[in-house]
Amino acid sequence: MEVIERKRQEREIRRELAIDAAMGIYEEEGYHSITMEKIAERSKLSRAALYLYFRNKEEILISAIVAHADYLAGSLKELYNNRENTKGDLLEKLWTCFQESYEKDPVTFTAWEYFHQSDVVDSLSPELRDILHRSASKVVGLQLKIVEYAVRERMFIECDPRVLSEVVWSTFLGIVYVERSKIMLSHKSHMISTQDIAKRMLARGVANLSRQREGNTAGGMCDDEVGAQQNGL
Amino acid sequence: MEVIERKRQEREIRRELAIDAAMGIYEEEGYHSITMEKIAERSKLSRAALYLYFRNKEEILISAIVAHADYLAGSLKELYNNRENTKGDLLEKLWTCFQESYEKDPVTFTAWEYFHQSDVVDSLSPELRDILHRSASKVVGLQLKIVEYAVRERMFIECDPRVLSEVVWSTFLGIVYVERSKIMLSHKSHMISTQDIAKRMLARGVANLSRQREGNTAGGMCDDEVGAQQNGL
Amino acid sequence: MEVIERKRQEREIRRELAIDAAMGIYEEEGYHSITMEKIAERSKLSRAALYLYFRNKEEILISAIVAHADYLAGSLKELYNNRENTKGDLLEKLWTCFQESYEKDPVTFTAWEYFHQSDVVDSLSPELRDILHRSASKVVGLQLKIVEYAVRERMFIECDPRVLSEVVWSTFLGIVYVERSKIMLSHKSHMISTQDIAKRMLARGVANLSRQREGNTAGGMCDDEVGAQQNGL
Amino acid sequence: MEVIERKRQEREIRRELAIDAAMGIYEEEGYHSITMEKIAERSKLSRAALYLYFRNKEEILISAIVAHADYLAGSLKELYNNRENTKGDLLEKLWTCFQESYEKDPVTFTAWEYFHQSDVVDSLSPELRDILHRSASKVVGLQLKIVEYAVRERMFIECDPRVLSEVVWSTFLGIVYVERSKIMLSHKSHMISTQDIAKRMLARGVANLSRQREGNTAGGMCDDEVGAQQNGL
DNA sequence: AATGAATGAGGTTTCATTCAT
DNA sequence: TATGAATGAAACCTCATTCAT
Repeated sequence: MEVIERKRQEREIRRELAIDAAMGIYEEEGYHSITMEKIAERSKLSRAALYLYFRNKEEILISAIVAHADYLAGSLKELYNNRENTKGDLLEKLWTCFQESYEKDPVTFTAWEYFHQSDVVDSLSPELRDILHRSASKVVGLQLKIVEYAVRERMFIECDPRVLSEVVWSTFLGIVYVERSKIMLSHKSHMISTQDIAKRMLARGVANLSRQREGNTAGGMCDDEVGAQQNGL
Repeated sequence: MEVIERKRQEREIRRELAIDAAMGIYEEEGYHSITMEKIAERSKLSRAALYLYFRNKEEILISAIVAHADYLAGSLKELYNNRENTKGDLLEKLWTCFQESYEKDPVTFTAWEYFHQSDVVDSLSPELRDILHRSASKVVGLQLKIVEYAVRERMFIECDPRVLSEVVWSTFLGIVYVERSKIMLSHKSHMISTQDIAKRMLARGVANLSRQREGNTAGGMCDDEVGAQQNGL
Repeated sequence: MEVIERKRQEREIRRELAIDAAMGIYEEEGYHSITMEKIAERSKLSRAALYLYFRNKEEILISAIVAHADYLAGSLKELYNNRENTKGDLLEKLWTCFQESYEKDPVTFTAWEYFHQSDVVDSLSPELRDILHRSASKVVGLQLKIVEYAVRERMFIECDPRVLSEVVWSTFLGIVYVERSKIMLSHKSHMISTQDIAKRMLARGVANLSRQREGNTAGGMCDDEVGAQQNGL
Repeated sequence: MEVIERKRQEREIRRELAIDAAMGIYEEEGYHSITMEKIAERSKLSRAALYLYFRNKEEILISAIVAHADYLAGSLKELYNNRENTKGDLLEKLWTCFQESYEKDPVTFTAWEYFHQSDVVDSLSPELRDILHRSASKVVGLQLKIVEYAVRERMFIECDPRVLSEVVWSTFLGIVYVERSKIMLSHKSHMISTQDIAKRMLARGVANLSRQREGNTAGGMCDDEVGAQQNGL
């Protein structure tokens, strides 16, 4: 019995070895330089052995990405569970989830972003695509629930939560994207300040001031405007 | 004399034939499915003929992207030149430039985005990389000048224009990106509404309210405007 | 343990298979007809398999050539080590080394000659070029040491050994070259007799007669000998 | 009438333009870098125009080579016609013919050598091959006649003139060959001294000493001379 | 379980030559 | 006569994946 368990663990360790290798190559040489040969070399496994742990080259990458997405999903879940305790700073908290997920493993985060955009998704087996799909849905779903809550509780302005959560997420991804492409083109970068400004923009745009006026001074928006907008959306 | 001119035009036409073919493939099958063979087949040119018009496979793609970027740069330039006449709706106008550039040729726009993120940039010849670099710089530079103007004129909040313009651009790209990845994962999409919300968020975040309060109707959202937008959505 | 050794041997065998195939094609169809496809076909390996044993097409050819050069170097080394025992017939012995190296594998010998003359050398990777360079230097260096010895011992006339050894080597190569071009032009050939005469010419040219006249009968040509030879031809 | 003649001359000029271009490329970039495109560019003719003056790419090269061979043949012819006047220094004169032919246009000389050795000859049309053959035969034939004369007149040792003339020619070619391969391998070269030594070797080897001893001081090497040379080198 | 060996399919690029104008 | 344009044929190389041991 224990033997089986130990074997399973070893297997899991070797899977991660391969995944880490793949991400390392992604970081250093870019997506299309990831070859089974290099993964094998870097993970000190043989090329053939990789096929014992993964059906495909893609499965390796998907595994990394799904793990990363699950981590973010975990944070979001926790945030959602504690939603009652986070008074008005829900956007701040949400953004922090994103940022932490990025900072925990920037390489995999950008790989994730790249992967979704890339045509590799097309060539995925239905099964793998489903895995990817489900993992993405989990993240998106949790974001949505959080935003829905914030809208319902009138922390955020009144508008379609689906769209609103997408805007927040898009903004974060956009910043990470621009950051990365600046690196690609060898610019210097200053992401942190960009993120701060972006968050501030969003905070001012998202905050439901009328409620805040009922005691909370956060947010950037003067009265008239906000009132008008509440109706508008 | 006329003969030469006609030849030059024919040449240009065939270049565009190839570029269109490449973008068509990009749209239908994704970036890494673009092969010279397919471009040739689709553009009804021979594989070898493509090398008469382009030195490289990459040059085809770069050509498409640079042309697209130049189009956007043109719009931005025009906006900047008319900056005096656009009272308070500079963000609106800026965003419209982006949106039009996207809508003019969504495929090339996403190709552009993809290309910058992708590691293909790394494998570019110095010359091509320089072309790409310059074209990107032009766009970014114009954005910056516009935002600088808006900050100077106190239309936008007082903060580093470099960062601010990046936030706006990132937000737009983020939305296009999310849009695209939704398509990839076979969701249905509703980008227009997402864009509108995003724009509104930004408007509220970016607008210099203190100035607006002074009686100026410029800035993102005064009442009238809001009314108009309510119908829009 | 034995398994590894066996594998290594098999690998070596397959390398030679490829090399032989390449040389066979060189013989029958000429240098620029050597293609990976043909090598693969002839050696019953797959085209891709060739890249398991050689990094390049050129590496295959270089391997053949270097091996051949090393063989000649071996003979020269041996001759040099036994230099004390070879009284006066050092030129004879030297020439024999050349001739044996040629006869052992005429095809590779001419390939060697061709390769050095050809511009292919220019397009070689620095690494391969270095290998070639070193192997050529070994042969030239040994020739030089032998000739130096002969000059020092006054077997050969007193002159710059560097130049002298080059003359001998050039003469041999020239004969092989002419031989080959006769074949190319479909003449019949009679190299052996050409070689004999050439050797005799050299012997008379190289021999230090003043020393011979002092009573030493070694060396190529004293007068009597010349008389005998006149009949021989 | 004159028009036709002028046209013919223009044609001839353009042929030489192309030939020179081809040889220039050969010199600077090596044989296999010669492409029709480059020849066209260098000769300021259009690629298609080349086919008006030459049937083939090979014909261009052959033309250069044949012209060069004809020049050598001319020298040899002259030498043969004046054979009576050149007392004992026939070898010297012969060698000078070779050397002049080399020095007149080293590039074409080595191209010639290369060409004969190369497999390109195989792929020649029968007609072109015949042209090449005939031009080579002319040179070889004249060499032979000269050597035959020298042997008959007992200037050279008594041996098969066919072989003897081949030895001389081979030696010269060998030296040029070694010279060239040294350049290829980026050594420094000192061909002139090599040639001198080689010529001297041959002189001593070829000279009919028995005759010389009979009072004739012509020829390469009498004893005194040998003594002198020992110091000189 | 693990791996060295093998390969088929596919991609980019080059170039001599032809053809319509 | 002269040429810009077009192309078929071929060459080299890479890589994900399978298989025998």
